[in-house]
Amino acid sequence: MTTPLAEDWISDLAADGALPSPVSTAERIVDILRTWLSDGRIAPGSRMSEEALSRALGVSRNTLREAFRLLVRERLLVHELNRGVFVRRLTVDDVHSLYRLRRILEVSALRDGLLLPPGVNRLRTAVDEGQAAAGRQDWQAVGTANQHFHQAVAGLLEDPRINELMSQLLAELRLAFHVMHPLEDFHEPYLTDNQRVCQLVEAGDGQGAAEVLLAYLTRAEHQLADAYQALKTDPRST
Amino acid sequence: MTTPLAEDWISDLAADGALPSPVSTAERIVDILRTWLSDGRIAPGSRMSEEALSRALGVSRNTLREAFRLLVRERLLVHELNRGVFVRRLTVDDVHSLYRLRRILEVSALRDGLLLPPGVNRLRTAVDEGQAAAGRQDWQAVGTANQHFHQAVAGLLEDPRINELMSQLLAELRLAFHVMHPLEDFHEPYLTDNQRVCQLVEAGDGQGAAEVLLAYLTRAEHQLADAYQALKTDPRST
DNA sequence: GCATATTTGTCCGTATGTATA
DNA sequence: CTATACATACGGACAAATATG
Repeated sequence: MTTPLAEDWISDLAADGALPSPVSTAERIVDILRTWLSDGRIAPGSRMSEEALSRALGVSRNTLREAFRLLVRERLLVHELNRGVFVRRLTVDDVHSLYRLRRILEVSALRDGLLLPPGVNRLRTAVDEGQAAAGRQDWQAVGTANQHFHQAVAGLLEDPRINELMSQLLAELRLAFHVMHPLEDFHEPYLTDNQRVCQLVEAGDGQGAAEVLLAYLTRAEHQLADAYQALKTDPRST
Repeated sequence: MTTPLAEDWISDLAADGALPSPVSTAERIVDILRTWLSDGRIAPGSRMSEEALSRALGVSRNTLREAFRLLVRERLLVHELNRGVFVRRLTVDDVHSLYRLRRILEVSALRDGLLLPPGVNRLRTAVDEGQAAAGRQDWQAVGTANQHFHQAVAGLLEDPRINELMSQLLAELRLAFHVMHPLEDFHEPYLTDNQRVCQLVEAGDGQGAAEVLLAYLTRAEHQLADAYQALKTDPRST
């Protein structure tokens, strides 16, 4: 508080919604790596070399290893003793498991969550975001909006723990999506389902919305699992 | 496969259910610390001094820090930048959040899980374990059996991810239970509820079991949250 | 199957910054 | 305000395991 301008950048940061909250180097590395994984910039199965990455990121091996441990518990990386860490490679069973948990969480949210302004607005925003992206034929953005939609569904429970669980779950699923980016229009058919679910929620019909979503998720699960299964019998899968 | 006895110790280990799988030092430290926390040997809010613990455990500070990172993501420890790591102290909101997730998972398991031999047997075993412990007036063991019961309920979904989520959730809840060990007979009234749920499951009535369990969990949530709240207004809570 | 190079696992020492008595 | 204790982060070392030719 020595400079008179201190207040200014404090409020600037506060306006961003994020408090100053300096973070550890390991946490910063986690953010970077999580983004890379989220964007599909590192393929599942890739080796995360300590030497190469620590040099590329400009941190010590020790610090990088701490970041690895955090991401291992987030299930984005796997650790093989004396072999190092690798980008997690989802099995078909993993895909089914992730969808099972999604169904449980999202259906519960629609049945038991508060179908009122704070949460319902987030739903509507995500639906509009998806339709706008579809209008621009931006399928990448359609996919992102779709994730926002499902995050918003879980968000109806207004529970930070469940929000985090949901976003972790979606991050894991992205490990499967990127493997199959040949089908970029994968999310497109779900736009109308999202719209329908949102309308039912706005009408206060959580039970009806839950039924639509349940059928929707089951369909998506099989579509993804089948395509994913097909990749495994594909010569390219090392 | 050089020795003719190879098959023997492979099957011996397989009989144990655990493959050889040597683990890293950090993972071993995690196991130790998790046990200590599970047993309530370190009170929530305690400082986990790097210097003291690394010396006590006979590992380097680097290795200990890796173990800390793993436990932070398991939500058993919290990391405060430049202040170190501390045993997580649950808030009353945390307790509500944990019970909300329990209700979602356990109720879903009873409604959608397979009410058949592999899973149902685990349920019955846990119920019997609890009643035997109550017969010996061993309330500690009653509590343990109760956790096994709920783990078995979630286990009806036969999903490893959900099993892990459930056991992590119960580990977190223990952080609250130990704070209130004045009420050692806390779990006792639930023995009959567990029995009732188990009977309904054995009769194939998942819906009925879910309803009993829902009421049960809601009651337990309020009882724990109230007692926990009371502790915060207590002078002892630092 | 073997010898070699590479990489991980783990430890130590230390300089710097931050919090607190 | 100072002093002390502690966490942060780095770099180097070496054994052990693994990958490579």
